[in-house]
Amino acid sequence: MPNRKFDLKKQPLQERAKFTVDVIKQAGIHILREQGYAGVTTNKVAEKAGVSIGSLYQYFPSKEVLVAEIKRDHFCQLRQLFQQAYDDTAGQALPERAKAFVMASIDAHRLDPVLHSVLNTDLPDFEVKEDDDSAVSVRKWIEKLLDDHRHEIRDGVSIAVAARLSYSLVEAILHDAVSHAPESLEDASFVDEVVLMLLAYLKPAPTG
Amino acid sequence: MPNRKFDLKKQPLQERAKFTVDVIKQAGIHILREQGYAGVTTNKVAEKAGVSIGSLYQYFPSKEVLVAEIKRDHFCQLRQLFQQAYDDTAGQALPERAKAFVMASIDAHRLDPVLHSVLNTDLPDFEVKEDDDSAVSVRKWIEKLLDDHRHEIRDGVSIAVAARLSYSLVEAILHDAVSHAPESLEDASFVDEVVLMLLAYLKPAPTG
Amino acid sequence: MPNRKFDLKKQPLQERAKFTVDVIKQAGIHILREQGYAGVTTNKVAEKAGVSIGSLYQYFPSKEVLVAEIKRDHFCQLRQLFQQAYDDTAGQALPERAKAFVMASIDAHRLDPVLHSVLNTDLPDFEVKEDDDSAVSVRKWIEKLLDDHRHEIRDGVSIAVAARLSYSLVEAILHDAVSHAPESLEDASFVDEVVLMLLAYLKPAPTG
Amino acid sequence: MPNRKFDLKKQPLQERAKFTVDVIKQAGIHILREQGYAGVTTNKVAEKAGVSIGSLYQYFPSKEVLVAEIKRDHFCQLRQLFQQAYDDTAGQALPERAKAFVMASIDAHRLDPVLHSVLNTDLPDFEVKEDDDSAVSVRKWIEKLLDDHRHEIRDGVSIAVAARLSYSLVEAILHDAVSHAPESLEDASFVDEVVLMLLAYLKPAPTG
DNA sequence: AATGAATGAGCTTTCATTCAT
DNA sequence: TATGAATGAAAGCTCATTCAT
Repeated sequence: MPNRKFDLKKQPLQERAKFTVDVIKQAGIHILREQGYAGVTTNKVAEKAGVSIGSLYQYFPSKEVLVAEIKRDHFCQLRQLFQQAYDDTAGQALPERAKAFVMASIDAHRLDPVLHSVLNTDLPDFEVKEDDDSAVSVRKWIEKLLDDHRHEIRDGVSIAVAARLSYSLVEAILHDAVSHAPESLEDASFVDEVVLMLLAYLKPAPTG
Repeated sequence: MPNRKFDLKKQPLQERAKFTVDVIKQAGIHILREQGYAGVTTNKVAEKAGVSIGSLYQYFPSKEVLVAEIKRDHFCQLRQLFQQAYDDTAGQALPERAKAFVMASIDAHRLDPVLHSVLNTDLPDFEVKEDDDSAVSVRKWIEKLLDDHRHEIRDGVSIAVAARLSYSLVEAILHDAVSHAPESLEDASFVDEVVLMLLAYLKPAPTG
Repeated sequence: MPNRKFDLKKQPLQERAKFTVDVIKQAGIHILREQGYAGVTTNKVAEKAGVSIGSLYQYFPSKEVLVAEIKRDHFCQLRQLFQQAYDDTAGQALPERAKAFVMASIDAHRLDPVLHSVLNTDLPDFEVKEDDDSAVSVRKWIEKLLDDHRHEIRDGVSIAVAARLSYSLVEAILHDAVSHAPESLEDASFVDEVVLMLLAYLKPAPTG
Repeated sequence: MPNRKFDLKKQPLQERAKFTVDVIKQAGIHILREQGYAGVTTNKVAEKAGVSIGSLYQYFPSKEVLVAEIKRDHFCQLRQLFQQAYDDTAGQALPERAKAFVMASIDAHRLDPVLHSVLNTDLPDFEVKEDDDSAVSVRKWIEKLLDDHRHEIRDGVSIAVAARLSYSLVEAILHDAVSHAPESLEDASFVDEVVLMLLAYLKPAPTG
């Protein structure tokens, strides 16, 4: 992947090296969760990981790359959830598929809510490289789904915009829910409500 | 409460001091806009403002307070917009009032879109003090409006929650629009679409 | 007094000015007591005194001079106590006079124990100008007294050395007492014990 | 207690690190001697030591800890002198043992007189942590000795108090001697005089 | 005389990064 | 390869002092 902005310094070909890379990422995740991005220092990460600072720099050429890798991994998991939701509901109607997506979003937030929120709100902008932003690939699946149902969506809005807005919408609601009423994520009626809202946006009926 | 941790160190008494405070805030805003919160350093702000670092600390006991003051000022302007929207539409129907609010939000984003987004997404949490968080007073006016129309809103959701979500929702959409399609803010149909969405949330009609 | 290292910038001839000088000194003393020498800053002193920082510098050309003035005043009071003890016991025997001096020392410590200890132990050396060191004039009176009784003191020790050692001795004991058993200052038998000790030094009897 | 506030940040593992720690302490001692505690700044110490400021903070988490370490080292040497004096005179009479202690004190002052006096008089109180204050362990040996001879000491004074006062006494005298007549430390009769004084305190004979 | 706004050298401390071993 | 000692730019902040008003 030559067009990635930051490459890993060295592909960990050996078992030992792969393990080290993993241990370092786990330590980074731990500190991100506990202390946010501002709390991450390479020295702390190396210590927590039980490796020398030199080793960390063997595999991650900078702090930014380390965090970017962690973010990429996380969004890769998210993408899989959405991909799964897409595949699992192939052929079904829009409401069912929308529900599957909302539930995938909720699962995503359950994976590691604190990390998710740190990665989404606590990272300086320069952390996000356009083609690195895995949110993109998450949205790809939403676009695919909306495109499958493009005739059920109201006119005058592009699929790309609708996908982006749908994602923002659900993220905003879930972010809010996680912060202020985390138990609602487990509440079945909450899911239905969000789905309703999403559908209302995608194909609003007259409100009168 | 003159000893609040997040108060100014010293009230500017003379004209010259008021000017200095202002110049410092403007410099802070400038750097926030250009380089985000992480880019703000007291030395850079002082230099940009053309005052000594000592003068900065004469009025702002810490970097955090400076940013908090800037945030307070900004949200104070927002609150006025929302208050105006509330007052101007007193007695009208929910759709009209919702539209007034959405337009107020858009105006808010036009005030200083980049600053707005930095203040909303780039600030560490500790920046937000409970009674200092001016987003609260913005929400107060949304709550007031929703409360006026509480019978037109679907059951099972508290006014407070609905207000928070409405705000998050509109913010998320506008944030997205500002980043990816800033011209849409000027598009009349965009406003209508957002209003539709908001109403769909507040009182969804059967989508069947 | 042209040979004083630091002169007051200006003799306070007017009533108002004298009052200001006093208020500043009192504020300085207060802060010395509460926060030690390290806690003294000219700005804090001026604020505590209720005068502007500019006024402080009108009367005290530097922080060092301010503290030196406070120290001089304090040791001036001490000197008066010792002078009084000398005068009051003129013509009496050594033990009585020694007791008078020890009691004067105790009174000195009672004047302002904390300030005394701060002035004696917490001040950087450069604070002490040879001819400014009012401890000198305190010792002068001890020397005078010992000289009156030079025949009752053992041979082989100069009056100057004996005076200095006597003072160090009593100071060391009292300093220790103030820190670790302040109530002993009020105990009559404590006084007698210190006197005993002092006499034992000045004219030791065979201990066999 | 590996997490004590006043511990070193990191134990030096390699030879090079041990050397660095030492060089830093030596530089700190040098500056303490020349400019007193107020003259100590971490930058000056690092520069004098010829290491980077970062290296200093690698081993000493704060300026305070650095000075505390220097003090600990110094008093450790003192303790050894007193311990030696105690052991060397086991079984002898009080006057001999007292003399041994006074001579140990004199040796202590000869080790590094200026540093000794700076560490004893120029340090802010917060520098002294209860169990860190090595003066305590010096006093322990005096207490041990006095306890061996408790029947030869006058009644009505606890061993602990007597030990503290004896130490203060000898310190005060020597401090004075060092400042005003350093050659007296080499004078045999001076030693005898101090011993006499100490014994006079511990068991005063009637002066009548 | 008095005020207080302004100054800036200098302090303590952090942390991403390098490099000799 | 792995280690960890060393680096030093740069950050936040203090405070004695000056000077325009």
